[in-house]
Amino acid sequence: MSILTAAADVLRCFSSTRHDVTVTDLVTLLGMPKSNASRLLRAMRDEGLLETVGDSKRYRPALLLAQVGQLYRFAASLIDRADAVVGRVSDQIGHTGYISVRRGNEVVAATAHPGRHALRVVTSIGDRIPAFASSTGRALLARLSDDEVRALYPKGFTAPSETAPRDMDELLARLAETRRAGFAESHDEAVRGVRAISVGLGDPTTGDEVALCITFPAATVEPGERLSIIRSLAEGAAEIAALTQDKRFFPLNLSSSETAP
Amino acid sequence: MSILTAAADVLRCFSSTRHDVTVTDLVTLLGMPKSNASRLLRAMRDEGLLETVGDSKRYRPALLLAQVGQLYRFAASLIDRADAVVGRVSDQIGHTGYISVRRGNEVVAATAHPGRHALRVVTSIGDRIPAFASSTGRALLARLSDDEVRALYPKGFTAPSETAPRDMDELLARLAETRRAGFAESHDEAVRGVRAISVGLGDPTTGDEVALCITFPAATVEPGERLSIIRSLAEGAAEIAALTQDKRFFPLNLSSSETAP
DNA sequence: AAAGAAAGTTCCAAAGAATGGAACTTAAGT
DNA sequence: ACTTAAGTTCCATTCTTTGGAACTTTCTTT
Repeated sequence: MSILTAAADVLRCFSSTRHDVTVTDLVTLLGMPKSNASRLLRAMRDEGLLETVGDSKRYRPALLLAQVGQLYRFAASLIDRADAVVGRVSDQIGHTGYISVRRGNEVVAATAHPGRHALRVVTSIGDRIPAFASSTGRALLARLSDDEVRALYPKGFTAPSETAPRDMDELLARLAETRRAGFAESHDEAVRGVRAISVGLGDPTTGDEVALCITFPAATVEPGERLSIIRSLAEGAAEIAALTQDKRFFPLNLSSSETAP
Repeated sequence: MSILTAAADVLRCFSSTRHDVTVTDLVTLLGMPKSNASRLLRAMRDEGLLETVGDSKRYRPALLLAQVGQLYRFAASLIDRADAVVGRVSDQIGHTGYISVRRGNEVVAATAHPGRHALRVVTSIGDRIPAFASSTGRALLARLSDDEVRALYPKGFTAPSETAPRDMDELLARLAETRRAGFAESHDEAVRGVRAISVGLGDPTTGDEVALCITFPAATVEPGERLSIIRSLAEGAAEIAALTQDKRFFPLNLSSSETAP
């Protein structure tokens, strides 16, 4: 096992709730010997990957990582463009918006725009949630064929909530509906009382795929506002899809039942 | 030499003009053998530090780095980062540096780096001084619109010294000059015989705004040294501004009269 | 379509870094 | 001042890393 593995594991220890780590954190989180943890953190600091907080024994990511991370957004310019759309919509309506990407059968938030409302959904960047049980995940899975989706779940899955798909057949039916309508929706799935609207999008030249999502408390959003969210998201996504010549993009297609749910 | 060094070097290869790298890029940029470059890139991809662009041979930073980089924002406050810059400049030239924030129409020093010279300016953290009559204050006021500045002084103000602005018109003119040049300067304002150079900076995500300041005895600093102070401060501030995507940052713009005062 | 060039990958033994237990030092709490 | 927790350094063993060369793939040219 290379030291790179250990270094990457250290980076994965950081999260929205853990902005810095200590030697003992690594010992407990990664189960590595103290000696290794101590040397690894120092080595990573010496290389400019981490920096010490003040003159304490706490380590946090260094500027280099912030700079390189920033570049990711330009390198994967699809994320940057999608983020701009979500940011605009989020600003407009005041609800939280974010961009997610799929990693296997999980989705991860890449960027987030916190809403302005007192009651708003708080997303944590980097958290992995099951793809089949989220609107962002289904927006991305809908871009795959049914066979590819089945291949992602060789052993099936178990629904984490009432409103999530309970088996493969139900998932495929909801993906078909997502393709038809041009957007995915969730309700009480990951979090009770929360709705989310997502649209999937890709760039064939780079192979990148992202989901644009707006999420809001179900109780406070009128049907009309929900529709305008769907329209704004779909419209922004369609513009980018036209730009990237995304052939697997599903345009908005509101049925009469959608417009009056 | 650990493989971490090589990995960090790879990360340093990325820049605003180089969003992805190939094996040969590393060979030319870092002078490493092809074999190493090939294996290193693959190892970094396997660890989730890099990802391949589509299915090409190009590597770019991966999501993990973007996430960890985002955390840097929260982990290191704007004050931390600004303080690091001022500390560096202060160490370099030996003059006193500090960071100030604005509270209404006053500014307060948040951190200080005492100079090394026998004749040096001593700042006291926590002291409140009028914003209009200091370089730090004007660096921060310059980030506001003229109307916002007027609103801060509904009853006008009286200049505490000869060289401070005497009325609102004079203040606004000096703020305009600050915006044009990218830095604010004071001379004999709060303290006789003391000059100060300040640059304003903000983080739109958090709303924080700080001024970076270097202050020194007017008599002992040559024009060339003053210029290098200005350049160092502005350069450090610009790096942070790029990271926070501060849209109200005013970049350095030295006129011919500035370079030879 | 075939040859040539460029870019990338794999192989190998030598060289050198990483490992983890234990002893040691430093910091923190009582 | 004592006790405990946290972090660092040391060491021989083990296993990764190294870089040249041969090999394969991919792109360019005629």
